[in-house]
Amino acid sequence: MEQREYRLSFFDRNNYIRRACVSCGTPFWSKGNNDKCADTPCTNYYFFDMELNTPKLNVKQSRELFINFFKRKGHTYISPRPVLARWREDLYLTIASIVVFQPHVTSGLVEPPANPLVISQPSIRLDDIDNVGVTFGRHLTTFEMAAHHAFNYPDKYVYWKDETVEYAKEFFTEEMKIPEEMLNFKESWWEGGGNAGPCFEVTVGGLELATLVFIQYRKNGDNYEPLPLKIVDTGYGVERIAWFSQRSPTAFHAIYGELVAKFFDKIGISPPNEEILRKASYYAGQIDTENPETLQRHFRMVAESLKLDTNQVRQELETSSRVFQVLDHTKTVAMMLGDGLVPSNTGEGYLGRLVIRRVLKVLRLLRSSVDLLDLIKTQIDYWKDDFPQLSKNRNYIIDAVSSEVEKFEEALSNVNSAISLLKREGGKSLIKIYDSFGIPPEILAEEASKRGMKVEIPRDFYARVAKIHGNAPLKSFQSEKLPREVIEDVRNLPKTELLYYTDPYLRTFFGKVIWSNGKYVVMDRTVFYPEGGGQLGDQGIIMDENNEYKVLDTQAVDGVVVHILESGTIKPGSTVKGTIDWERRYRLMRHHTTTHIVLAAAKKILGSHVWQAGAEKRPDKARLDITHFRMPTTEEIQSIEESANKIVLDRRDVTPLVINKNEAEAKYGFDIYEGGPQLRRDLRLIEVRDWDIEACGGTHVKNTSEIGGIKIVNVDKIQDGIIRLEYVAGDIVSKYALSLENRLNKIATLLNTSPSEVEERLTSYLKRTSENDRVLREYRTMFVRNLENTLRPEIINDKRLYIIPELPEESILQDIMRKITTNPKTLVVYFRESNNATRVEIACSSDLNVEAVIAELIRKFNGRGGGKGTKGQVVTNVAGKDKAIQEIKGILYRL
RNA sequence: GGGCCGGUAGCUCAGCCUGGAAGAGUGCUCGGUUUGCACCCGAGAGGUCCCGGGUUCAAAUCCCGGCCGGUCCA
Repeated sequence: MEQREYRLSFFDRNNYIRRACVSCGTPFWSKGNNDKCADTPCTNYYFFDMELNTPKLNVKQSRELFINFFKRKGHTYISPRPVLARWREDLYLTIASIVVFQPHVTSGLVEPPANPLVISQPSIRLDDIDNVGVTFGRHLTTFEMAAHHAFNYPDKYVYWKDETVEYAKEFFTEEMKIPEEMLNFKESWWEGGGNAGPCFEVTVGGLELATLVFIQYRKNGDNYEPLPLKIVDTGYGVERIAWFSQRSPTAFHAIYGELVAKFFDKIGISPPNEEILRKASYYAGQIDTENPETLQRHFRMVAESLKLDTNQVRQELETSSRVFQVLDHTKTVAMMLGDGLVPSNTGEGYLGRLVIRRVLKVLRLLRSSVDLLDLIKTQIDYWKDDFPQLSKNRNYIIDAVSSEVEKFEEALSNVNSAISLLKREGGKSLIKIYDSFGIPPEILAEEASKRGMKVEIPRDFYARVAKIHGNAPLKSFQSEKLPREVIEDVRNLPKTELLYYTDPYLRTFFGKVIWSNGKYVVMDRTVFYPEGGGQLGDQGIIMDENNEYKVLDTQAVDGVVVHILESGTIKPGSTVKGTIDWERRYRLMRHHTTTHIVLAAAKKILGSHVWQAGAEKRPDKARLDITHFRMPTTEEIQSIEESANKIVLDRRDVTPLVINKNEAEAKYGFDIYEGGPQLRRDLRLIEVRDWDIEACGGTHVKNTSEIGGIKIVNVDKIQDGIIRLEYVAGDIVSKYALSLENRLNKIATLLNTSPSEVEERLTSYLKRTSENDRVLREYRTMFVRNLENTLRPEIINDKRLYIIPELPEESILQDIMRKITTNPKTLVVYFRESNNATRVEIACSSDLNVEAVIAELIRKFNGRGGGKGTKGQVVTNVAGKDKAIQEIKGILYRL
C-alpha cells in the first residue's frame, strides 16, 4: 500500500525514523536504533531482559489502567458484550472489539453508543486452538481486547491516525513506563468483514502489544473504495500487557496467577522448573506451529542454553504446555457457557463441545484423574469479579459440563470397536474413526499401544480432517416466498402504511392499489400482517367495486406488504376494502404473545442459557425451539406451563414500544434479540409487564388475559441441544381437549367399553392376549411334534423324501424342515401354489447337496430359483405340484 | 447447513463386503451341582433384523427414500 498512509506528522514531529526490518523487510517506525521490527520471529522475546520501571499488573489492573487512561482522554466507557455474537448474522463468537459494532454501526445505520469510546471486550478465537500452550502464551483461545474506537463521519470528525498513535505512545510510555525508544510501529495492512485499511502493530521487546487499525476502505473484489465512515479500530492485548509488565515465565503465569500452581497440583503434575519455562518463552517466538521441525529446534535451544538434556527438557515442556492448555481451555469453556452457550453437535454449540473435548483429551493424555468440574469451578471462582455472569450461571455451567463429560466418556466406550476397525483397515482409518466415533487419534494410539499396536499419527492430522470437510456455511438465511421478479419490482415502492401497528385489533380498511402483478397486489396501506417473526401472514378478502378476492397469504419486502390473491388481479389505482380473517389472526396473536410468555417461563425454570432457536406461530398451534442441554423432565414442563398460565391469569399488560437500538440494549440487555438480530436504528419491543421484553414485529394481544389459557401439547428433542415445545392457546385449548376426548371415545368404542373403563378393559385385553400367545405357542409345538411323528417318508434309492402338507401358518415351516433334516439322507419339500406358479421350498440333510436338485428342476421346468448348501427354492409356471414331485423322485433315484 | 458412522434378542454386539434356514456373550426362566452363596453343568423362553419402496426365484445383507441416534467440520 501507499507509503503516505503511514507517514504521519506525529512521526515527523517526534523524530521517528522509518526503517525496514533487516530480517523480514517490513517497514517500521521508531525512535531507537533497532534494525529489526521487534516482532517474532525476527527477534526473541527480549522484553525479559529489559530494565523497566513498569509496575507489575495482573489482568484486572491492566484492563483498568487502559480504561482509565482513555477515560481521562475523553472516551466513554462501554460495557463489554457476551462472547457469543448473537447480534451478528455471520459470526458465532465475539472475536474482537470491533465485532461489537458490526454491522449496524460500521455500516452507518446506527450511531455508536458513544464516540469516542473505550471498551475491554472478552473475545474467543478457536483458529489457533492447537497452538495454545505450545507457544507458552503467544496463542490463547480466550483473551480480552482492550480498545478505543472513534467513528469519523463526513460531518463529524473525531480523531484519526496521528492522535491514535500518540495515544499509544502516551499510554505505553507514561502509564506503562516503557522508554519511548523501545516502541516500534510496524506498518501493516488489515482486512476483515469486507473492510480494509492500514494499521500499525506496536511491538516492544519482541512482543506485539497492540494493533492500531484505520478502517477506511470497502473491499470490492480487487478494488478498494474509500468509506465515508472512517473508523479507528484499536486492539490492545490485556493479557499481553499483564505478561509484559510482570515478565513472568509464561503468559499463563501472568494471566492465571495462583491458578497455575493450583492447576499443576490438582492435575497431579509437579510444577516445572521456572528457568526452563522462562527460556522456553524467550525462544517461543521462533516456534512456527505449522512446522514441527521448529518445535524440536526450540527444545534443543532451551536445553543447550541451560546445558540440560534435550529429552528431559522436551518432556518437561510438553507436559507443562498441556497444563497451560487446560488452564486456557477451562476459562474459555466457563466464558462460553457463562454467556449461555449450550453444547451440541452443530452451530455455536459445537464450538463449546470442541473445547470441552479438547480439555478432556489433554487431561487423559496427562493421565490425570482430576475432575474437570473441579477445574471449571476453580476458574469460576477466580474470574467471578471480572465476569459476574460466571457466578450467576454457575449451576448451569456445572450441569452442562458434567453432561458433556458423560457424553465424551460414552464416545470413548467405543474404543474397542474402533481398534478392531483400526486392525482391519490400518492407520488410514484414524480419520474415519475420529470423524464417526469422535475418538481423538492421540487417545486411540495410546489404547492401541496398550494392546501392542503401534499407530502413527500424521502431524497434519487435524488439518487433513478439516480439509476433507471443506468449509461449512455460517448461520443460515431464510428463503423468500415470493417470485424474484416480484421482489425486485416491489422493493422500490414506497413503504406500506402498517395499520396493524396503529391498532392490532383493526379488521377492515380502505386502501388504494399502487402496484399489482397478477395475483400479487400492493396497496398504500393495509391491516394484513405479512409473515414475519415466525408469525404466518394474514388471510382475508379484498373487494373492489365489482369483485371480491380471496387473500391466501401476505408477505413483505423491505417494508412493502404484498398480498397474494387466490386468483384474479386488481388494477393499480383502484380503491379497495380489505378485511382480514379475524378469527385466524386473533389466534395468531394469542399464539404469538403466548410464545413470548412461554420463552420467559422456560428461561426462569430451566436457566438463563435458554435461548430461542426458532419459532413458528400458526393459527392452530405454535412451537418454540429452545436451547437446552437435555430433555426437560415432566415436572419442568409442567412448571413452565403453570407459570405461563399464571401470567395469563394475572392479566398483564402487553405493550409495544419503539426505542433507539443503543438505548434498548443498554436498558434491557441482549436478551431482546431472542428472535434474531435486528438491523435497524429503532427497535420495536414487546413488553409483557414484569415478565418478558424482546424485539418483535408481530401482532400481540393487549393483555395476557385475552390468551385465556395455555397448554403445552408436545415436547421433542429435535437435535442435540435443542428442545422443541409445542403448545396451543385460547379456544384451541378446548379444541385440543375435544380431540383428545374423541380419540378416547374411539378407543373406548374399539374396546367395547366406556371411556371411564378403558384402562381396566385394556389391561384385561393385554392379559388375555399374552395368555393366548402362550397357548398358541404350545399348540404350535404340539403340531410340529405331531407332524414330525406322523409324517412318513417315501424311500427312494436309500434316500428319504418328505412332502409337507399345506400348513395353517408358514412360520412353523422352518421349524419342521429343520427338525426333519437332522436325519441323514433326507430331502424335504413344501409346495405353495398360486396363480399358475408353483413354488417349491427344498431343504436337505447336510450329507446331501440341494443345488443339484434345484439345477435339474430349473432345467426341466424352465424354472427360476437357486440355493446354497442345504436350502433353496424353485418357482415354475410350467409344472404343478404333482409333476414336480414325480421329477424330484426321479432326480433322487438317479442321485 | 454439509460429510461420515450406526439402528439385529431386555442389554452389549457379530453376521452385511461376496444375497440362500437369524447368531454369540450377558441377563431372564427351569433343572442339576452345592449346607448356603458365588462358580460350574444342562435345558428353555426371548426377534417388526428402524420404517417405506425397489431389484431378485430369494433381502438383515444390494439400490432408492425416510425416521432416529452418534460424530466431525467453521
